[in-house]
Amino acid sequence: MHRHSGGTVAPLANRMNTPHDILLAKLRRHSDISEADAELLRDLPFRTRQLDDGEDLIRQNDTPQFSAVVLRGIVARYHTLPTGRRQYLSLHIPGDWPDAQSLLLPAMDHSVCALGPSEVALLRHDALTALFERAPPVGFAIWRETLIDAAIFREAITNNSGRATEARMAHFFCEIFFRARAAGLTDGAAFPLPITQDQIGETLGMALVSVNRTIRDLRATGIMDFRNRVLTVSDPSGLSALADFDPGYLHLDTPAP
Amino acid sequence: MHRHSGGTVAPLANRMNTPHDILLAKLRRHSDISEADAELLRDLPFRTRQLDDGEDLIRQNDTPQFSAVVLRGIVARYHTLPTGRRQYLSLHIPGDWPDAQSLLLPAMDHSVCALGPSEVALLRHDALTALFERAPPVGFAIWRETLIDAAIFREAITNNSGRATEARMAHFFCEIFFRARAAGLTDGAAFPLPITQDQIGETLGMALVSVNRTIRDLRATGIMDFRNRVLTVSDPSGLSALADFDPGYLHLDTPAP
DNA sequence: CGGAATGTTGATATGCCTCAACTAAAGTGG
DNA sequence: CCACTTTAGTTGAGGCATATCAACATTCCG
Repeated sequence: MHRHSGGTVAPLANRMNTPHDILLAKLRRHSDISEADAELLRDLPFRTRQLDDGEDLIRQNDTPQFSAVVLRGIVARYHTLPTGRRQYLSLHIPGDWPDAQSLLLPAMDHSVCALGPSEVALLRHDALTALFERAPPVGFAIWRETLIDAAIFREAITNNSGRATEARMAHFFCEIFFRARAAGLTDGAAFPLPITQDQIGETLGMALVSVNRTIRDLRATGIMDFRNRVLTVSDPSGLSALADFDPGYLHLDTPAP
Repeated sequence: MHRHSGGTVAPLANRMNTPHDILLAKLRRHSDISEADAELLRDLPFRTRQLDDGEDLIRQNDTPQFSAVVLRGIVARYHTLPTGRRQYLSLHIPGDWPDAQSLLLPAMDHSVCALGPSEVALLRHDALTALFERAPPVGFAIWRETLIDAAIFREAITNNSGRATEARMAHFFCEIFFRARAAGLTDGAAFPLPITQDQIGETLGMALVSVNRTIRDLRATGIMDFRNRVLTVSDPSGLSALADFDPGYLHLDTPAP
């Protein structure tokens, strides 16, 4: 990922691959974490877990003792409806905490699964709670992270309830593209997104056939494409306009208290 | 509200009308707050604000220095779409914090308005931040409050995207009724809910005419009624069944760490 | 008491879902 | 490695739920 060749940079680059530093980089995009607090965070013990495509990380009603940070791939939160149909609630990319809430809410009200092969780091709740006592700014930063999550949920309500199908799908792709780009995960206009059309339907409240036709329509605009599990946004501002997308709710530019 | 006649209880009953104690009662439904921390919370300075029906408390892009606790009436969060149509995101009853998030996210990504005449208490952010440092459990309790908010948003995604109109509306009424009942705000089967059918449509992503017909259908079941701004749920379990409502996401029974 | 806001019902239009058939790609076993 | 199966994607046809349009009733409020 990095093209540094200087020897002195290598240790830092290695560091960037640890769960702590993936997490820290994310938190520091919106919060001011001192180097002293960062060191405390780096002391957190963790273990990693590999997930196969579709594998559940946590299920509704579980009472986990740890929270996960995404390291690789994508995980999704979802509800299960009585018919067996799923409602996907959110997608999470490396650096995200798909279940930070389980720190304070014992029982899961939804499930979390992998989209494509993924990897997460698991952090014990008791270790996190202890960290918050020693380094309150880290606690506030993670609180802030959960609040941004909530803003994304609010936008999903509006998206699925208030926008016509084309704008709705454009908004979905727009959001994940902007988030991925801000996290440095895009390769130019492309972002690997291992989700099926059926799952997009279960995210946006659309039937599979409508998903297929709406993708076809979006493709025809030349603004974006989604095929072979790769999202390509060749005209981000055009897509934003089509989607009525305003990135404010992502709070990417939140100053740091 | 209380039927106590004993003289010694009177001071406590009076206390229950202060913003602090409305808030404290809410937090203590899910979090363990020591009496010492409660006293610190009671020292928070505040001012109250009366809101007319429909009046905005905060608007999108504002950067408030206060957070509000609802004391009386109902306030709603909403997005404004380019067409001018609103998307209501959540309703908040006395004890709720409709904008706790503004503590950590400077810019509002949505607006908050009153449904019917309402009253809120405004708490300065700097005073709250100082309180969290002196009484971390209060901070965690309010964090937990924002996480329950997020769970309610998730359920709204599922409700508006995955349920047919009758179940969707039943779920909406069911949730607000259970929340109001848990807060001791219902009068038997009745709960005053000053929302118009048009606004219900802007909450559930339905057209006004469909709202009207769906209410008519629900009324015909004998399970519930909504008229003259009063919600009546004569058969809560019947309504839950119709709505596919599982109160778990409200985390009303969350134990206290 | 009059005007505006809200609620109610019927008729019509349409966007999306369902059903169905087929293609393409990916994964599996002989 | 190819035959086979499974999964995912694509397109057409038709029906239905819900949006839209229109008219009127009722309630609220100054």
